[in-house]
Amino acid sequence: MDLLSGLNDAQREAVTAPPGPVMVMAGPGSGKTRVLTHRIAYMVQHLGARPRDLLAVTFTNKAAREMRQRVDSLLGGSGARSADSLTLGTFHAISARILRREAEAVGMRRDFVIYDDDDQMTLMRQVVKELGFDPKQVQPARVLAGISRAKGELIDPQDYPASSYFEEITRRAYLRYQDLLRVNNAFDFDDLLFALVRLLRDQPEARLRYQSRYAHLLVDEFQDTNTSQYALLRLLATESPDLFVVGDADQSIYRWRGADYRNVRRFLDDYPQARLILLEQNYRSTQTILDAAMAVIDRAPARQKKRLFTDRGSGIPVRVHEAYDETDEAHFAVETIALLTQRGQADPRDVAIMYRTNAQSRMIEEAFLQAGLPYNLVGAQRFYGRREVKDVVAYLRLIHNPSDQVSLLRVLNTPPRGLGAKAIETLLQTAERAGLSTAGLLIELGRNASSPLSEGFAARALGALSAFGRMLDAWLGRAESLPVTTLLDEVLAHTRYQNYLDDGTEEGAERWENVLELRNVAADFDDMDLASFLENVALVSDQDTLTDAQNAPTLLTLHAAKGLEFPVVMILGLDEGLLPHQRSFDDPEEMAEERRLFYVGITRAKDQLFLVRALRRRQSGTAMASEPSRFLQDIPSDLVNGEFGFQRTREQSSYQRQTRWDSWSAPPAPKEAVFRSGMRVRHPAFGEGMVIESRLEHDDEVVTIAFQGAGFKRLSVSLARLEILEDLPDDSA
DNA sequence: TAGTCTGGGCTTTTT
DNA sequence: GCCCAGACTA
Repeated sequence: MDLLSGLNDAQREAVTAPPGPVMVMAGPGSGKTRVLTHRIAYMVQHLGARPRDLLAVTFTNKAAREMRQRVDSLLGGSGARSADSLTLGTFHAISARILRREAEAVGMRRDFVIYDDDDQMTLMRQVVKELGFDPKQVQPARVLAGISRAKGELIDPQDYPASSYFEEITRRAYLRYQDLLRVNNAFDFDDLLFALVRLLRDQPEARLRYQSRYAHLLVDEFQDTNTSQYALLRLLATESPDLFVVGDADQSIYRWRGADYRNVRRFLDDYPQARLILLEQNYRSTQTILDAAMAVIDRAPARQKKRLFTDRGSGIPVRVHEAYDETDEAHFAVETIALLTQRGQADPRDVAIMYRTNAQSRMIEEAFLQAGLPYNLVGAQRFYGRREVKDVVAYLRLIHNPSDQVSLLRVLNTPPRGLGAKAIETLLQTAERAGLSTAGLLIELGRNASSPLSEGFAARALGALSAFGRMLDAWLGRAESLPVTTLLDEVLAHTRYQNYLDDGTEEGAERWENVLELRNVAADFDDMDLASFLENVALVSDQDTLTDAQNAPTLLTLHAAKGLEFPVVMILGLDEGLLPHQRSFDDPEEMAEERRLFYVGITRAKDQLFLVRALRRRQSGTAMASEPSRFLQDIPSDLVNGEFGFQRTREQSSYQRQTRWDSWSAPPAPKEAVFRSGMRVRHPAFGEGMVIESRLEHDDEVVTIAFQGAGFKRLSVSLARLEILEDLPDDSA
């Protein structure tokens, strides 16, 4: 039974528990993923379950991928025994897949699209205006927040409680918004769950079908489920369910998204016979780090005390540092990492820098750029939120689902085709009067520009519209038969999209790079269909973008850090107002969540933990003195080694210097010059140039270069990333 | 109609 | 300090 060897008693108990409701309460680093994967393998190998009978839910797509790989290697099987047939994914991804099959049953077409925040905003802005409100008075984001909360609680628009004026507006907006989603054949994130709950709740036949389809249910990060997700589980579970959930109430950090750690309590009430298993031994962190973590979390009100222990030894103290301001803070982080690396105490990729808000990453990125050092940034928004990426995706979504008016309006005049507000308004009105969809009307105009429907359009607009219609018509005819990349290439070619982006600036070139990157992603879907590609694009999360492609530190928010571990963790911004965040000050529940967030951050660290704050911090432009985070006081001083409480001035601060390192370990001093006059070289910023002179100075080689665009520069070879383009033969002089 | 300007708003975390 | 939307101008 080598599947069970290497597991401790509690882990083994969880893995081998007889089918039935089981709740595993797993502290950080206690081998929770290990338990889940082994549980799956155990069921297949020893309890006669087929992988296809299992439904396993994870919190991110990345976690799902990793889990599938690990199960795969545990099973080592093929065919019916392989992990391929396992249903494994996030609640949203699994729901989307099922809804694709059941689209008709929930009143949608199977080519539906999934709207992200941006799309939702576009639609809601339209709704607010339609209802006669000023988007400045009635903020679409606030209305959407209310609707999202309602959907998470499974409240229909008709039942939306309207006890205030704003709620009454929200109720009306909710009704109209749902109509529009339906017309556009689109789901938003919350709808994916709600629609499936409705299906299973209202259609007993479907419920029975899926209950028997998925005989065994497993859920990771259970503490972060919300009402609709829990309802989904209850609906999928039979009278005597095999329901295995793993979670840690102390790591519940998504309350704001409707997650309710009280689902843990609810589970135990709903399944009083449930077996409860505690995993307390930690295999990740030193005892010092665990003690600091427990000191922080023990102050949380109303919580079940847990003990965390390790046999890893106490390790080195937590280091606390107080910087002058946020720039200083960022430089401290970068230089500390460079020093650790040079001393051989850590590899750059071993280090994570964590922070409360995404806005903080900017400073840190700049510090890295100034030092000439690479970093990995976790954040899907960075890529999928980009305008050019969204444009291209919108074209594909429109082709997939011509009813999708949000996408249609996005691309109709992108690149500019001379279509303004007037033409678009006429288009929408004509379509409505003729009882056609907007896309339908465009295609009609494309086929027959002198159609009776063309009256009312300015001649120039009509030309542009019918050209667009023909283009769309052609794509629609071929979409199904083409691989995604081919279709994408056609879209780019027909719209002359590169031409549009390429304005000669560096930014334009970068935007085009992003489009090509999207094409790379699409290439992975060439043997699948457009729907799979679009679904994947819609459901990626920040954490899914984490790559360790380059050997560099990782920058990420504390939320994105959940489920990860790093040998060295630096948490920045430990100031009142940031962590805990200002918005949590007047709500004890939210304050408790900030505390748990800090706890999650601390417990990511295996060996070394740095806690950093700044004396002054800029908030919306103006610098203000800031107070140390209240959480810092909770950490016993005997665990800490640091320089706290110094009142430092900018001059005294040692991390203002803007050293360029350029590589993580300092290169050995050069003994002889590498560059010779006459050599052609390229510099990342200055472009191409020719070496005029080179000589050795202070353990470094200093070259003078005449750049074609930037003139003469004196550069230090160890700092400037110079690339030799052309060496001269020896006899050329 | 398209590009530029300006004023106002805002800043938590994300499937 | 930054970004966006709407206003304004070419």
